[in-house]
Amino acid sequence: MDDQARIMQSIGGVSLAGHSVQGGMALPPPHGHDGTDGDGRKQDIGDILHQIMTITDQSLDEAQAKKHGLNCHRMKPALFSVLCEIKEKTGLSIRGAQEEDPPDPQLMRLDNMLLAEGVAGPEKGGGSAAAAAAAAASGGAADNSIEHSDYRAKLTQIRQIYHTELEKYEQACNEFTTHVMNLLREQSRTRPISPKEIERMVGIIHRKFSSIQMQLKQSTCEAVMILRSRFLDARRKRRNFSKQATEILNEYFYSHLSNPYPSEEAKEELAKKCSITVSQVSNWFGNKRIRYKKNIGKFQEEANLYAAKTAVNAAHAAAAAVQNSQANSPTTPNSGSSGSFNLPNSGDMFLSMQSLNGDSYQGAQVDTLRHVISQTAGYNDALGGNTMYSPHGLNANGGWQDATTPSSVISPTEGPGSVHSDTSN
DNA sequence: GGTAATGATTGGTT
DNA sequence: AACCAATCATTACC
Repeated sequence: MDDQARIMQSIGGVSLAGHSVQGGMALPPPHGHDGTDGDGRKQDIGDILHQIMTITDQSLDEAQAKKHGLNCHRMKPALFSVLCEIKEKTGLSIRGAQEEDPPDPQLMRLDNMLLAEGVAGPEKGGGSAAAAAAAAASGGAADNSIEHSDYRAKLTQIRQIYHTELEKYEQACNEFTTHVMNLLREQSRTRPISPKEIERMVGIIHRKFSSIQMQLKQSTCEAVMILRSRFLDARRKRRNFSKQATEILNEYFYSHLSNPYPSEEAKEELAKKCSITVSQVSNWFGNKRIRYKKNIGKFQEEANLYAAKTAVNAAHAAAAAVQNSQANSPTTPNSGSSGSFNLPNSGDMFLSMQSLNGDSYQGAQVDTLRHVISQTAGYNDALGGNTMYSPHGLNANGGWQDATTPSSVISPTEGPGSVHSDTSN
């Protein structure tokens, strides 16, 4: 308001609103007139300004016609320079206010999230990567493929809506920008508008549109979050592992009872065999260890079952090995087997098992064979919730010790190293 | 419907 | 990071 008042003042008391022309004239005479024709010039300026000020009230056609007239008016260059001067004075206050604002952190966050979720960014890579990560986290390869594809479909839907809307906004923004730029360029003929100012205007328009875009991004993020939380909730719905998978895991567990901690490689192997994830294998072993330790009696039957199972497998493998070795080197049937659990002679095997500690045997069959040994000894007490029973591999603190004791059922009265009479079997 | 079994999660420890 | 222990939440079975 004050600026406007000053402008009025500086153009020499020409009242634009009231159309009256009073007082002195500040404009330099464009054509070297000496001032005798002052009233006429005043009239001219007043007329021009009036036309400019009322141009917005006119129809487009009318304005267009008048625009041309104004452009050709003899007083135009003078008025233009005055406007430049005024602008120079008032422009200072604008310059300070307009700064290059830093990227909005919230917008950056939204952008990053959309990128990470695969909504923004490249079509295939982002989307499937996020979906795959979610699937990996959910832990199902085949089991939740339905949920997985459902998730992906919904994500694609969100993605499509997002891109369509974004495109619309961008198009509208570009159209509007072009329109404003043309308008300003056109106006720059009658009033001083620098390219920088046009740029600034474009910036303002873009900021306005980007704030609209931010709303779109925000609601898209919300949609993705809702979808994701639903998907994760679905993930929590556990499904029991297949019987086959449980068997594989149990076989490993009971055949490594003295140290049931599969290495990373072993976990991966098991995960592959069972069609589950490595973390599921870890979970399973964590649960199994704790539950086994808590109630060994309850698991004894299962332990014996798997021990026998694995032992049978081991025996078959051993028999096959014997046959093989005999066929290959009939003169040295026991060559190279000494000290290994994979002895061809069962009697030797049992004797060796009893005399050596578990760490000497790295094979999967060790604990299993020990089970068989104890089983054949006819020890059945463990099934009756034997609290005196000290589990093999478990130390006094409840942790698994380093396989220094046999992992099968041992009579409380017998030491770990004691030789059962079952070796006859 | 009640309960045991079981996979997943969480908080703490090493 | 791996593990333990407690717990939650769901599934399977009676």
